[in-house]
Amino acid sequence: MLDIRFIRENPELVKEGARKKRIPVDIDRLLEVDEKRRKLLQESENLKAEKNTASQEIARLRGEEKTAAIAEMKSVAERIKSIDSELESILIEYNALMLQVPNPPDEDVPEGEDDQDNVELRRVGELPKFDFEPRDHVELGELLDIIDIPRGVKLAGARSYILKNEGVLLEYGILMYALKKMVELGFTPMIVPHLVKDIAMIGTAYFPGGEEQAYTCERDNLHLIGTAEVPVTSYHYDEILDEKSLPRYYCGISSCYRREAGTYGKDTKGLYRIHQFQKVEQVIICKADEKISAEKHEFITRNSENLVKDIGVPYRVVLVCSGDLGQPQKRKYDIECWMPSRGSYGETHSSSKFFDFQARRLKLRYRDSGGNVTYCHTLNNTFIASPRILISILECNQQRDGSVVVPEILRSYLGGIEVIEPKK
RNA sequence: GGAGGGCUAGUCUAAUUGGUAAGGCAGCGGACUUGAAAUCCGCCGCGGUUAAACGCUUCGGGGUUCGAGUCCCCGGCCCUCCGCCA
Repeated sequence: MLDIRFIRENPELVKEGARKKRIPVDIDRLLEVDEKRRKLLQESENLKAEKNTASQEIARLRGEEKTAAIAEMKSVAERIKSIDSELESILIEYNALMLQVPNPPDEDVPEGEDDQDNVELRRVGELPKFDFEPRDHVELGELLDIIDIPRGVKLAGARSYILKNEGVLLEYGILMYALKKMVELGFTPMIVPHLVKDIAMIGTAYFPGGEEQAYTCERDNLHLIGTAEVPVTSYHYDEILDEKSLPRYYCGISSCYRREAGTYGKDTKGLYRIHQFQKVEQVIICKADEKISAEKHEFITRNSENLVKDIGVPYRVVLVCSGDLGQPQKRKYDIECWMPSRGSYGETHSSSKFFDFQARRLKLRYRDSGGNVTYCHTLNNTFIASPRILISILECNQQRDGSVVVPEILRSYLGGIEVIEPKK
């Protein structure tokens, strides 16, 4: 959410940002509604002021004077009621519009339609060369008996899978290694609720708009998280932090659940696009300082790059173009790891900078040394997401016989083995 | 699921049986001091304003009333006990 004052003072800039992001929103209507809102609010508050002083007075009055004053206040109370109900309906529209207004992207974000227009910033690592016909991760998974997709589908439908044997150890190994690194980097690890209330979904800007992508438990009015970003960023919902305690480095580990509605026929093979996966997510809450935000954005991006380097798969970093940005982000980098079966880099990480966009929705503030209350800035980035990263690991490290060399850093989690061998 | 108790600002704790949230502690700023402690003064829920004014705030939402922390209804959460349970 943006500051309404900012929108009022920079309507063209806000409209331009929405245009760049290809997000339709009626700013003129919003300004109109805002004006009505302020007018009604003022009327209402004036009458309430009148009511409050009169009420004090009434307590002191006696007899006829009292009766008269009460009668007069009765009509004031009715006017307040009618103005407030008008205000209420205006607020419904106002709030709905406010939640739609996108965060204008950074100046230097390239303009574009979709991920085709993302700009590559750097490539790291050498692509593997095979002197045999490489297998994809689905084949490898079967051969090694570490991935069972048919039975996952049998139990839970399309986009479901089962990890087995070294597949499980590999996934937990990566997650554990990632957690260990997070702690070393000063992040506070957190295990968070997977089911959250509306406020967390709205606060992190997944709602409104993303309802189709989330699993919802209607009976309990709770939603399964698509990422630990949601509960971790919402951790300090409606709190005022001490400036001295910033920045806060948090990392959440959780399963992630996504309906993947509207993606039928896309990435149907294998573990690339699935309903449930696990992730370690970095979240930073910092002061409202654009420079600090930018630094932290580079920081969390670099952290993930270093982890990918440790794992040893080639990757590239792209600057996401305006049309591929979501509503809340100022700027986003995707890290994409090499996936031989796709013949391309596939997105494994998403590093986002929001400024105070989420913080406003979450009422996440801090008090500075002068006593001023200000909305924080938030950022987040995937640290590692599995099993998607397994696609790269398995496919890049495969050998002629279908065996897969385990990245060195993960071997201790697999009982020290160096190679996962075909089972039969 | 059943029974009972509770929820007031960071925290603790009050509020004429309906009259518009009083205080203590912690914290922040200042004075005094060589420094600190003690003491004294100010600030110390949110919004709003250049600053005021003013509005809002007693778990949330309704209602009664000129006026609700207080009375009524619906819901939430916490604690204790019982039952069930990994």
